[in-house]
Amino acid sequence: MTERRSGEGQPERTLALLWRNHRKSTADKEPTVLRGRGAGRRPSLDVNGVVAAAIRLADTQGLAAASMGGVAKELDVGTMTLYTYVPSKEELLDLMVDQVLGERELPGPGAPRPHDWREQVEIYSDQTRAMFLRHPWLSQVSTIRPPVGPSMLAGREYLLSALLEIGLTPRGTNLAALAITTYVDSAAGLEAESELIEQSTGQTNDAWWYERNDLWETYFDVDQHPAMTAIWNANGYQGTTRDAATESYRYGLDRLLDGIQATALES
Amino acid sequence: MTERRSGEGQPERTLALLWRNHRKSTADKEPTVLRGRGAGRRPSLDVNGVVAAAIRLADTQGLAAASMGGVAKELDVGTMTLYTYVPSKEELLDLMVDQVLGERELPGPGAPRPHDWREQVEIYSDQTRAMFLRHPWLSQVSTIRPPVGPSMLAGREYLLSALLEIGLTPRGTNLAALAITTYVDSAAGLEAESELIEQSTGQTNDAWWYERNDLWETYFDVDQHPAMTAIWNANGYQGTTRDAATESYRYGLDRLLDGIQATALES
DNA sequence: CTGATTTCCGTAAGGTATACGAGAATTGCA
DNA sequence: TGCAATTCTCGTATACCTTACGGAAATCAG
Repeated sequence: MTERRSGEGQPERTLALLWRNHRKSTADKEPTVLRGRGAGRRPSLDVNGVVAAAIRLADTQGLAAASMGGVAKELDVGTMTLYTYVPSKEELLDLMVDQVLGERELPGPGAPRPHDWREQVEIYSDQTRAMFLRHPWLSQVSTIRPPVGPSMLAGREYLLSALLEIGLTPRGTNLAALAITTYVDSAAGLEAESELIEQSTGQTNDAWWYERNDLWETYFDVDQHPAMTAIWNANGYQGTTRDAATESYRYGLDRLLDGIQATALES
Repeated sequence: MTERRSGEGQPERTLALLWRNHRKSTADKEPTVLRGRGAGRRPSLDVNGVVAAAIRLADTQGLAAASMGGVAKELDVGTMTLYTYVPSKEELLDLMVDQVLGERELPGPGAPRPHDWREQVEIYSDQTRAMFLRHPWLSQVSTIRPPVGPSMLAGREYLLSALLEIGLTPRGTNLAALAITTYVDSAAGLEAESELIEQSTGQTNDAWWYERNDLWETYFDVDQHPAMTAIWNANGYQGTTRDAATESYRYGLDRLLDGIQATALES
């Protein structure tokens, strides 16, 4: 299931956390409400440390291990201490996600990059896929209302900049970018989830299917499934589940890019 | 987040439940271990009733409401009574999923269907999308290790049968089907999740973005995001979030099918 | 040394799944 | 009729989760 982050209380506070208060260099009328100044007990932690600990736990022991109690224990403080640094579990998740989104090495505006737009998209795909495999718990986090942080914006900017040069309409460029992120994020997420389940259950997907051999012997009716049977008999299901996932990922992405390229050539 | 169903104990029992013991008409050596016969207290419920109640709760009050306690209360029995009918929450989820997968009206083998394979795929897409919108909690359930039930198999059979006729290799047909289900299931799931969040939070996605207006004023640096800025200035983001989702869904599916069609024409 | 300020965190409330075992209901056989 | 075998029912207990509340501890300015 996908972890839901339902209603964040104060958008301003969440934004300030995500951007670590790096406001753009305008007037700066606000006295920069940062911690540390003036009176009061010294903090023993900081936001980055809390986020890093939570990511470490999620990476090594699964997202469930990154509970408030778990993170607190990892940092050797009381559970409630975390709430000094982070308003709630939801915001902590947002911070974790934007943090790992930032691990992708995507050329910024002006930085050198391949000439071919498809190669540029491939960088996005490779980096995103690697990110998911490093942090498989990402596949369990809903991104409908994503963390509106610097790294999430940088990712969208990069993909859009790659698509701009193929000369679609502005709206078309946006649609193409949405289609690509939908496919890449979902397919990479599925791959990551697959490995995650193999590790957390200690059972490969192939072994899982083998355990259900009963299906074919006892329940599967060949007459009701001629297409599956035909493909099976023609060895269409050859190879391991894992290889199929990798191959299918590339296949789908290439076909999607083919289709986008074709609409660009028409105009 | 995505609900995880980690390790089901006995595959045989789960299969028997999913298929409601409708084994294919072979020898039938087993004395058909169905309930109801012989001595013992009469059951007050049945599996279908439990599954139906769980789906009803999830539809109306979210997946979290379909807890064991919640379903039991809905049926006016003690929580532990449910475990007579279903081995665990995991299996109940499997049963819920296969049940709603079966709501899709997909022509079976031999049944009349459109001539054009793309129209056939469109039926799959429309029916699946409608299913997700009727049961948005589906987007929270992981399908890496899906319920191996009749309705899940029927869906895969239908899609494969539609793709068979375009004359790809067996392996290519399988890859194309995987790519399509990945895209359709994910994109439809995202749409459904979007509506689910709008309903459960009582806040439209547009309102959610508006609440984060601070982003553009305080943090967003135009120089770092020239592509986004260009598309914004050219009205590339016009329309509501919801319209964009629907339009993007169609756009991505059409481009993917374009790409698949092109590889078929080559050979 | 005092008062203001900030961090730290124990406790408690209300949620989840499910192992265990006792008790109730029903049938068939002696 | 009595009784054993069988099956369903479900209260209790355990071990987690998030977080509201409020008081104690630490630190600085004056």
